[in-house]
Amino acid sequence: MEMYLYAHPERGPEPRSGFAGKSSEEASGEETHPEFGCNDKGTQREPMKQDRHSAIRELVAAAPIGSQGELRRKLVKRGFEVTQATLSRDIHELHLYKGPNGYAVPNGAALDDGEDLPGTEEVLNSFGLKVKQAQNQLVLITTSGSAQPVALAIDSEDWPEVVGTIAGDDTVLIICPDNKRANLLRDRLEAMIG
Amino acid sequence: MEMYLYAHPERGPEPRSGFAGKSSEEASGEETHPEFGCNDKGTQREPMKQDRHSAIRELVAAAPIGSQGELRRKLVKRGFEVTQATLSRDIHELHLYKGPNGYAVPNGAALDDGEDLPGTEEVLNSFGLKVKQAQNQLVLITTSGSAQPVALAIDSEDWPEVVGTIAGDDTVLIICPDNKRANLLRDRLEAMIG
DNA sequence: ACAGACTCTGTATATTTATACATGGAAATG
DNA sequence: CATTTCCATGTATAAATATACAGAGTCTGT
Repeated sequence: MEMYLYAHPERGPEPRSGFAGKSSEEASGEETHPEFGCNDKGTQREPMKQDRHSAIRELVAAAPIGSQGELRRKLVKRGFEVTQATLSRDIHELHLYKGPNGYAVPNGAALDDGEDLPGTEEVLNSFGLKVKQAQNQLVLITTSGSAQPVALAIDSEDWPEVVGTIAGDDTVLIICPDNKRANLLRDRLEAMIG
Repeated sequence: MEMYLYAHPERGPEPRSGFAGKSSEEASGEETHPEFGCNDKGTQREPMKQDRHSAIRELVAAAPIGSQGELRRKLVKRGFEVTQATLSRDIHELHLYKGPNGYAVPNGAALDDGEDLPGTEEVLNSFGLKVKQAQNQLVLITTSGSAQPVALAIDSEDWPEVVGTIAGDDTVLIICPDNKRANLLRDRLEAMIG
C-alpha cells in the first residue's frame, strides 16, 4: 500500500490476513511466551524497532525466509524477542514482498497506482530532439539521459504503430510494424517535438 | 513439491499457509460451488489453464489485487470459474510476488540466488509476457527490469535464428536473418512463455 | 504530578494462503 | 479395450498472515 519511500497514494483500509493454530514451525509451545500481560519492550527507550528492522532486512537479504515464524526464530538468535504479530507489522512497514523464494526487499518496479504519467507530448516537447527513419525503425534522439522516460511515455500510449521501444541514454529505438506506419508515426512524433 | 520449471533453489518441503472461515470477500456462500464431486474442467482439452494464466497476468498488471478471493471474482467476470485452491497453484506457477500493492509479476532484478545460467525456458516462463513481430524483428516484452537477463539467456542459446539481441528495461529486440526464421523463433518463444 | 496523545507491542482471532487427498478425463501402453 | 499415467482441479483443512483491542511506556503541556 504505502508505496515505500515514494508517492504514497494509499487508498482503502487494505486488510491483510490471519493466524490460528500453533504451526509446525514453532513446534512446542514457545511462540507466545514474552511473559503475557503486554508491553515490556521499553527496555532501552525505543531504538529497538529500528535495529530490528535493520536486522530483518539483513536476514531477508542473506537467506530465503519463507515465513514469519522462521524469521522470528532467526531474530531470536540475534536477541530480538518478538511475536509474529509484530513481524507482520514490520514487514508491512518495510514494504517487503513475498515471492517464490520467501521475503524480498522491494526493487523499484512496484509503482502500481502511480499517476505520474507526464504525457508523451509534454515529454517529447521537452526532451525530444529529432527523429530519423530506417525502414520500419525509427530512431529518436533525445537530450542526454532522457531516453528512458521518453520511451516509457511512448510505450504507455499503446499506439498500434509501435511494436516496441528500447531506450539507451539519449536514443530511443522504436520498432514499427512496417515502413508505412513508421512513416506515420514519424510525422506524429516530429509534430510533437515542435 | 512439484518444483515446476524454474531454478527454485528451494530447500525443505516449503510449506505455504492455510484457510479457514468464509471470508468477508466471498460474503455469502458462493465460494465452493463448482458442483462438488471434483474435476469438470476438461471442457475443451486444456488450453484453459494457459488462458487463465494469461488473464491473471493481465488482471494483476492492470489493477492492484490484494487477495486470491478478489482475483477469483475478477476471473469469474471474465468467464473463468475456479476455486481459490487453483489460484494459489496458479500464482505459484506464475512466480508472482505479493507486496504492498497486492500481487505483482516477478522482477528479473531478484535473480541473486543461483550462479548458473537460469535457462531460457525458465526465464521466459517467469518474465516473458508476449512476443510481437515486425518483419525480421521480434520484440519481446518482459516484466519490468527483466529484459537484460532474458536477452542474456536467449543469446547463450546460440540459435541460428538469432542474429543478435538488444535489451532495454522491459523490452528485448531480437534481430533475425529473415521473416521466415523470425516466424519460427516467434512460435518457439511463445510456446515457452506459456 | 496528571491528563491526553502517541507509539510499540502482545493476545486473541479473523482472513488469507497452501496442501493433503481424491476424482475424472485424456493420452499413453499393452 | 483395459490398464496405467499424468494433469488439472475441487474439497477440506492445516498453516501463515493481518488486525481489532488493549495495555504499558514516553512526551508534552498545564
